[in-house]
Amino acid sequence: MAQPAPNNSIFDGLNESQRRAVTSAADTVAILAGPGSGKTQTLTARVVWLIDHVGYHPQDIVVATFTVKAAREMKERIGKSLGDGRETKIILGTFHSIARRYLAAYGRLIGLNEKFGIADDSDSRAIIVRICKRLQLQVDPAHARAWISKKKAKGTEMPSRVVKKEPKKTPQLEELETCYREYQKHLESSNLLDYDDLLVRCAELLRKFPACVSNIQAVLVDEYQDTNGIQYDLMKLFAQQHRRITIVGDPDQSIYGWRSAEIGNLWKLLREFRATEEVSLEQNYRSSEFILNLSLQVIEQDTKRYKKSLKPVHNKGTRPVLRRLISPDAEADWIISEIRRIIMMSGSMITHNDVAILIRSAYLSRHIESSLGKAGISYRMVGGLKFYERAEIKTIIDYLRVIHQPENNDALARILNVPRRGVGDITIRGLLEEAETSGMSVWRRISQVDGPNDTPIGLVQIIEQLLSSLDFQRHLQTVHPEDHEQRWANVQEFVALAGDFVKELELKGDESLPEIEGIEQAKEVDVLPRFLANVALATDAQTGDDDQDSKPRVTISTIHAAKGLEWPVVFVPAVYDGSIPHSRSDDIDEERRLLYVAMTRAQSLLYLSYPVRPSSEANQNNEMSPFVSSISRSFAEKGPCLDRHVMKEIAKVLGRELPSDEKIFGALPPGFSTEDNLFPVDPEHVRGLQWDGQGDVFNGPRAKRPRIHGPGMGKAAEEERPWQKDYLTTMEQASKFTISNLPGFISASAHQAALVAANAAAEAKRKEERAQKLRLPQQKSIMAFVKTGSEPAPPPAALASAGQTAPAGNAFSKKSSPGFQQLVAKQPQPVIQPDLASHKLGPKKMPTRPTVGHSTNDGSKGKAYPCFSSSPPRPDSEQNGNGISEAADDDEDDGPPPQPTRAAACLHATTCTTVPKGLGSSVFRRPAGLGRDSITPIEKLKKPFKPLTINKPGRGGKM
DNA sequence: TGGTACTCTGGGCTT
DNA sequence: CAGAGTACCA
Repeated sequence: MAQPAPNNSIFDGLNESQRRAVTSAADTVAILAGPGSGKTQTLTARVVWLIDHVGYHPQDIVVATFTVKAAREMKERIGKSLGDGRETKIILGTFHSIARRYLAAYGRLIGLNEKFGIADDSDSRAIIVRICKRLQLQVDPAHARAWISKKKAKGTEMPSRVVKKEPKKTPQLEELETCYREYQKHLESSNLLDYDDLLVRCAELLRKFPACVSNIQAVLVDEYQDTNGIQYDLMKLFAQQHRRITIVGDPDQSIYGWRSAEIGNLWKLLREFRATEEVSLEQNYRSSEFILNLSLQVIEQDTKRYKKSLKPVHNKGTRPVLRRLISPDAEADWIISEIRRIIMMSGSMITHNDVAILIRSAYLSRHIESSLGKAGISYRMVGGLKFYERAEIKTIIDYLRVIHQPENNDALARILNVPRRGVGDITIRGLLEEAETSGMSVWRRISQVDGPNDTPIGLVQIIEQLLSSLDFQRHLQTVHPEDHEQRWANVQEFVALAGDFVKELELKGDESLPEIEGIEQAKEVDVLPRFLANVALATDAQTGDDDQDSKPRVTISTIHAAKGLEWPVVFVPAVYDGSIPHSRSDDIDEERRLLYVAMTRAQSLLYLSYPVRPSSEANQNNEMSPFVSSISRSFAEKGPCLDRHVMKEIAKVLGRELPSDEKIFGALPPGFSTEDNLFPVDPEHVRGLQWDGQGDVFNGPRAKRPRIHGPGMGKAAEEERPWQKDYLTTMEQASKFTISNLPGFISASAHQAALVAANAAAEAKRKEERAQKLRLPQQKSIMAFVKTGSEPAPPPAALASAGQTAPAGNAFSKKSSPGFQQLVAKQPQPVIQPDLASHKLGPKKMPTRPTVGHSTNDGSKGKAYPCFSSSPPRPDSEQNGNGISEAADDDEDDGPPPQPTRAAACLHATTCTTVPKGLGSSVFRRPAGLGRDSITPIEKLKKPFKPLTINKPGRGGKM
């Protein structure tokens, strides 16, 4: 990483072993790359070499990475080297996203419904919890989930182990298997694949239909030590035509064993591919010698480890620190004081951007965040709560998922009562149970709504329509009175994100798989499913790259999310037994590697620390992590002296210029402590002193700690100022999407679904209102409604045709969910079971309020329940001479379409080359601070998102 | 009494 | 932020 990037020649700046790895003519190449050895650069160069020198077509190369971030970075780098945009043809992404692409294109070959959705973690968990409850299984759902995932991740090509283990059938095992079966059944009926399924099914596909990958010349895998069994299978399957594989990895950095990563995959590869050329990259370009040596001392405690060394190219540097503090709060305060000292003593050669605080568990950030906040230091949080996991965003996503897949009971269940509709958990659970036992989707039970006609619509419009029909802003205001502005801003950011996604889709075009003769590909036309897939697969770990124009920020990150990154200054707090190694960990070696990874992120200054007590008033003690206790004497017990000599060495490692002494010392405020002496080195000895958990004990009770203002932070950044949000979380960092393709509109059917869903929501709301106002006895709950179907004053017309197949010509007959499902599936399925058809759910009384989404259209002809039908899938072209249908036909160039509708013709790729009207700035309400005009969408995505200012009127938008 | 809404607490890393 | 437990409503 520290090496200069090659511009002209890919060989520039490569050392000998790197060059050997890049240009190896062996079919299989295993590159063992220690931390900071330039592995990404090497892999990138090899890809370029394969294309430019060997002559493979970009579209015949698969590059699989482990994280979205790595994929993005790799693509960028390859793009820079190739310089002509060919990198977009490379099949490059995470294993999961590549698998998804293949399944979307060829899934039907193995009987997969192409409209499959992706079950994320919470989905899986919820499903399994319900199964366990329903079947009264004794197993712990979390355990069951892990067990199932492991089973899937194992892969199929391990006959030796698999065969051996089976025979023992404990009752517990049986329960697990039952759970597994039920779980798969549920996923299938919801047309969902979980993360593991993506890999498993893709492997199945490639095994049965090798032709899909017959074009593949070479397969390259990054972070190979993190691959699990199924990914190993997948790698081989991708390469089955020519068996050319390049892997890069470092067994010492394998930290995903809990996710079934198998270090053994390396030996497996070497065994299976005898002619593999092995190349070790041992030169470390990142860290000072001291840091490397101590890191090695940690990792070498693992006796089973494959021995390899790290050769420093940099100077010795300063001794890493192992600091003991009295409490977590003191630890946080000490970190801050040390950050200040470093910045001041470097004359701002080092800024906040150069500092990372790497934590074992996300919740450890609490103390640190609040201390940073109090000190007025801005920071970004990586790997914490993700954007898509925020409640308000999740809700919208769940709505979108229901729109895409009405049969997704889980998503539906989560939104049924959000915004509040007076439907409680019990009811929802009841519905789910019923659905599960009867195998029928909840949607069918509760939905029969008036949907307007088939009006195509863009992704953004769908979301906006949802927002307005749900009155989402008000919902936020009532449910989260304190921070609804922030949440609403998040929602708007989400809208902007969706818009950017659509735009990028148009701009970048094609990430589709290369055509292969003889096999037909399903083209992904709809935006919505891909948007959702992106959301599900995006982890959005944010890199430490400094955003130029925003102010310098300290990075707080989990160690896992920090892999592959580096910082001049690294703090690793909470290095105590129970945190590292984590108390719940079952693999102590992996915990050690985790610490090793954390330590090797540091270039110049490395600080470990731990609080000797879990909190200020606790009386039990934390024990120092066993990983460092035996070598604790190799650490310094407090921060190094940062004199000119030391700083110069640091400057050399970082390749920076150190300001003059005059400058540095001139900027020091009076009373500034140039040493790390504000906190006692042995905190337990001052226990008798009055310790308030905050201040400085070392210089006597209540001694005033000299406060320093960070340079460049203006003058008095005093600690008394009201705390205000001055940090970024990963999520706020707009995600960068990996997959893009094709036209900017979702299909008519999806749109249809949108409206239906929105209407369902509105309907449910009305129900609630009615329930509250009328308090009809039968309607205590939605349950009564659903179960009995009794409803006040059902319009006869509605009842009459409910569940009946309407004549095709009557597009405006009523819709019931079976018909709706057919529409969504776009293929005739015999979904209407006779008993269901006769099962009449009471239509709702139509309120006076206009139907969602068709205020501008009169197609409903004033009928209260205009579109209640179970008509078969409608052909793409409308058949009835209704005004709206015309619009749906071919008027792409017409004047502004009636908002918010959009012509169905937009489905055609050719019509989507222009930015759709309606996606213009008027639609985007970007939160303040997010760059607007001058930046390209992609760049924009990289900009941190700044929250709205508090005073901004919360109701700027629509209601 | 059945059902919904509210308060509290406790956390493992992530595709 | 979810799950459990409690308070409040018909």
